[in-house]
Amino acid sequence: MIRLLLADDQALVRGALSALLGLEPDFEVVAEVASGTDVVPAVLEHRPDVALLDVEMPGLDGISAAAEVRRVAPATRVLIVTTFGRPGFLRRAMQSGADGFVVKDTPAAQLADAVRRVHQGLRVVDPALAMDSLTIGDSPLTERETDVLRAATDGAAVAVIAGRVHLSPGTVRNHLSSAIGKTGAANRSEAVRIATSHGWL
Amino acid sequence: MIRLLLADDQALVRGALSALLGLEPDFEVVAEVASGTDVVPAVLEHRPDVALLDVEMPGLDGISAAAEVRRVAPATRVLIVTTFGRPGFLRRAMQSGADGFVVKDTPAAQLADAVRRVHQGLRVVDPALAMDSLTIGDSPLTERETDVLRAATDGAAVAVIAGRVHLSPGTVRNHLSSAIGKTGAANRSEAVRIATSHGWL
DNA sequence: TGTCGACCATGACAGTTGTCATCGGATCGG
DNA sequence: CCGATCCGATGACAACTGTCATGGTCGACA
Repeated sequence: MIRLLLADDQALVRGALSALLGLEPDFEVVAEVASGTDVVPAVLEHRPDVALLDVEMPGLDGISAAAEVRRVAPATRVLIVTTFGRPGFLRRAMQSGADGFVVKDTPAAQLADAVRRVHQGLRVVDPALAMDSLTIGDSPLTERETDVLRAATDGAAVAVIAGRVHLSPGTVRNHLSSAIGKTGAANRSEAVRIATSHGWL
Repeated sequence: MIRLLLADDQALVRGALSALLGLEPDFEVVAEVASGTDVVPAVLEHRPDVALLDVEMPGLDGISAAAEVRRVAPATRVLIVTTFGRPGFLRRAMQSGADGFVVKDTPAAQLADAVRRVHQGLRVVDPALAMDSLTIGDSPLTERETDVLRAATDGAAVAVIAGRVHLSPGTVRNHLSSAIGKTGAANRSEAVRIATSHGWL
């Protein structure tokens, strides 16, 4: 019997996944949580064999939660299940100690297989996504450039961003200019778009 | 027996919902499709009692698909199931002839009830979302302002937008300025953000 | 018929943004 | 120790953006 924990902020999806996996005779869903911060307590209480974590969650995101699970309960395997197949997500997930990475585009029939493989100690990764991760590579942005670009995601003006990251407006413009250059964008918002789609933010 | 059609571009979610609803003794999932353009043919072939449509789909979006279903198969009830509870989505969905509107945050246990109510001819709407829809109101943007703002979502420069909508750069700037004023934004990207979150694009 | 609003366009203006050169300090590896 | 890199900052310049005034066309409506 493989004991499962599900973490997804959308209750409907969480319940539906529970129903789907509950159909398998060798699976048992022992816990369901809606936020990243609830993952570790639930893991400690129920000691699941495999934790299925969504990346997009309030509080702690799935990747950070994976690292925490790895730390407090090494016996629990972690399978990341996410909407967006961003190369940077895959990279960070694997570095955080996740055992598998599945996008929500994959056929439902393959999820159970992925869970079983992860449970057996194998790594599960979408081959196409792994290729993307290799071709796109790691983020070229420095730490501060990333900070500034993240503070610019909502289209705020330079002065506002400067206040958020506690920097001079001129410095902010320099970092933005550098980020625009590195992403190959023509524009601040385009740079944000590119960096986000690569999972660099 | 209530015959169901499921439309969602994410295979995993689609399959999971199918499993969830398949647990109900009075439900039968007769068709699953992954794109909006596949909805009408599937409805004509399988004649479901209720169609569950996601809004975010490639090809035709769920709301437009709802209108098509209404046209070609009035006996089929339409329940919109979406990730984002944008007030504008709800408004447009109801105007397109949808019978219900459910966000993916709602508990899984309530979905079956929603389906049954819609099947009985009742309307199903999240009360909180209905309130938002009333307080936020309809889009204040004119048709052309909407076009221009939609062409500006990716952060393109005025010249590029002008090319896309076949207008003079000056005119584009005027429409943008007007849209910025109406949305109460300080900024083009903020205007895009606000309009999107309200479902005006 | 006159009025109104949406639409397209131009020109002018101030403010913002992106780029570049340049400086100083900190840190790290060879 | 030296070079490389990141960090923060400033000033200057060109380009872009947001706003406003103005003017014209068109269709809806009283």
